[in-house]
Amino acid sequence: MDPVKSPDQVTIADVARHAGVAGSTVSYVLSGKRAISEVTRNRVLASVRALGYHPNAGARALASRRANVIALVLPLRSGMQVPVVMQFAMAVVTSARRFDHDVLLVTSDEGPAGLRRIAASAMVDGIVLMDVELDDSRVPLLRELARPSVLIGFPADAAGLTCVDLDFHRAGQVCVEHLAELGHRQIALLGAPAAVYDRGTGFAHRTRSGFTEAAARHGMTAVTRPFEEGAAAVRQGLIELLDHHPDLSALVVQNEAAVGPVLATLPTLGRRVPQDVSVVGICPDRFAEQASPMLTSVPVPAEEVARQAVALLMSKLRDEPVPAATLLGPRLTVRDSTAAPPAG
Amino acid sequence: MDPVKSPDQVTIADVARHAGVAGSTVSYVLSGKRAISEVTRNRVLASVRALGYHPNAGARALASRRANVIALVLPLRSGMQVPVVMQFAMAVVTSARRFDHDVLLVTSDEGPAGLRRIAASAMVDGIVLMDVELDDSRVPLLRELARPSVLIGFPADAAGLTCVDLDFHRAGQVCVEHLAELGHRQIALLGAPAAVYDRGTGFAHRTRSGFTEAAARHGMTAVTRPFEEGAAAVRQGLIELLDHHPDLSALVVQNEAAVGPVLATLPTLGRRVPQDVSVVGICPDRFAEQASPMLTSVPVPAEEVARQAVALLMSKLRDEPVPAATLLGPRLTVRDSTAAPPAG
DNA sequence: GACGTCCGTCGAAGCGCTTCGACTTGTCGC
DNA sequence: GCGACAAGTCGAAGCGCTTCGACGGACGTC
Repeated sequence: MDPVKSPDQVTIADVARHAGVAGSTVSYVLSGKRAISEVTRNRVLASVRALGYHPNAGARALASRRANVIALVLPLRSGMQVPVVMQFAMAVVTSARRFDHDVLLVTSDEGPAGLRRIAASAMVDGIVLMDVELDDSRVPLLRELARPSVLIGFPADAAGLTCVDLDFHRAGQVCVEHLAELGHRQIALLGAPAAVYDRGTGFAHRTRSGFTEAAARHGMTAVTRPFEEGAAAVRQGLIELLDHHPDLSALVVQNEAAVGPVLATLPTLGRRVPQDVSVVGICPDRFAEQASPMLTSVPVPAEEVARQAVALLMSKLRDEPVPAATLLGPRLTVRDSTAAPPAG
Repeated sequence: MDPVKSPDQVTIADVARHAGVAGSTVSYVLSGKRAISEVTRNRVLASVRALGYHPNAGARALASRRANVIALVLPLRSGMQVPVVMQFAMAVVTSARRFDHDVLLVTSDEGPAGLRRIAASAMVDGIVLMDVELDDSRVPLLRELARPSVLIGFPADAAGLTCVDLDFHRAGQVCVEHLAELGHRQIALLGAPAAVYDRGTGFAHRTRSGFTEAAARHGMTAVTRPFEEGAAAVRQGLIELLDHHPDLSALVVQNEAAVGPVLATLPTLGRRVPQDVSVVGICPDRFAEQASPMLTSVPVPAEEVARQAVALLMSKLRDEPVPAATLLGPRLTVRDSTAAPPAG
């Protein structure tokens, strides 16, 4: 047991000396890029442990031209969807670690310049972009960036990009189909806040189109409207909606923040759930399970999406071909908030 | 306009050549660590822009022994508090960028080994640790790590550490004082889920102690109990609580997820807010404003806490002395959910 | 007018790692 | 028993940057 050379950091040279081999040999043991004899490998690994060696990330990045870091770009405007975004972020980190990568958290508030900086400085090998809008200013940049990237969500023009997302169009359909089977004929979609549609956020538009199309196919009467967040706004919206469409027997809610208020308000308007009106949510399972009654829902499988995104990015980093679009099939979980429409 | 040398990356040598100076001069222009004449500086900066130069992060880190990156360590168990955690994270990123630092997102699921790896590999210069528990296994590690760190939250033994947080003890007091002024005598604290107390999470315990102490000081009758999340659980909890303590005229709710259900449930139990019972929330302003009625609340100033944490860390990186504890004063915003108790 | 003093700039030496020949053995085929 | 070849290891050359000491010239001083 020598006293450690530098108090600051154990280098590969220290390990080499301790194990009685060349520095390059240590490197090859650690990377596995050349054959090393069993005995040497073990000796080296023992020294690594004995000295508590961790390769210097900067030096490694410089020499190998790989930082082993990916960027996760989040929207700064964190308005809605916060828990889902969080779930994504955590899952991206966990997935990346499985591939021995770390995650640099980047917000969009620096704008394209921020992305450019991160990419050009070789801080990261690849980029995962969240909360993509239909017409996203960061997207053209991505194409010219010369670093592989994966988008969570679909922009209007996805040519040349790799995108992953829940199939929201299908999700809209699935909700309608479930209600159709139960016998509902008059349904409504309570969507995201108007601002989200205006912003051209893909999932909101795609859910609506799936919803509308499936309703038409089943000969149902369907209305859709944006819904603001907040208990008071939800109550007001519901009153107006039921006033204009008193025969509605089912609602699809795509707005996490509105789920609770909707369920709380309906009974006060004389509509029991599910006897008088059925409710389907497009929201995380946690919300659905905590609601009362427990909500029939289509969750956004954040973890699965994140895992896929990271896996795709890793493939691209290895120059393997990947599919341009990955759409995850929605699963609808039936709980206590949906039933057949009232007899009348 | 030369054609760019390497398609891959513009180096400092390219800039130097383009500007007709030495590489070191470019470096000094960019870092400002030595005097450079106005004319040279401008020529260099022009070349930097013309070539679109961005320093290679790895090389810079290697040579300067500063990565210009800080680690943000989040709990993996993201159970409650998700929006607040998210707010913290975003604010940490934004604040760090002001100091020209980036943020590496780390989860606790690798355990101490993960922290050790990050620190030893010199990937980050410092660490911000969130969601600290009273007896946190990562804390002892932090002391031996030789990288500066700042905690958001307080462990039981904070010796030798730098901690920032809302003064939850005071927050509990402030809520009580507001209710005392209105004339309430019988109050209750609806706390975090039992698991959070069991885990020894500091803010929950400290709020409770502040609440209890202030109530005693004002001669009020005070009960406290953990509250689970979920609409049904809240309803059940409220029913039991009001059953045992029918004279309660005010509630303090420290559980974001319970705020909505509490407000929705009380009227169904024949208690109007605020005429029959007042409610104070300890929750983000967004929740309070979206509630109906709008909630008198003490927000957790996530952005301010994050900003402080980053600023403290930057001071430590510059070897400046910093206070061991930074407690932010709570502000109570009066809205529509509190009033004098009913006359009877 | 000779001498210290700055100011502004340069060249070179690393930072700790990966990677590319090249070299030394041992092994096999015939 | 000799060439061919593979397996295992080493040394050295960078990767792109920062930083230190040195150096030339402009300036002020006595």
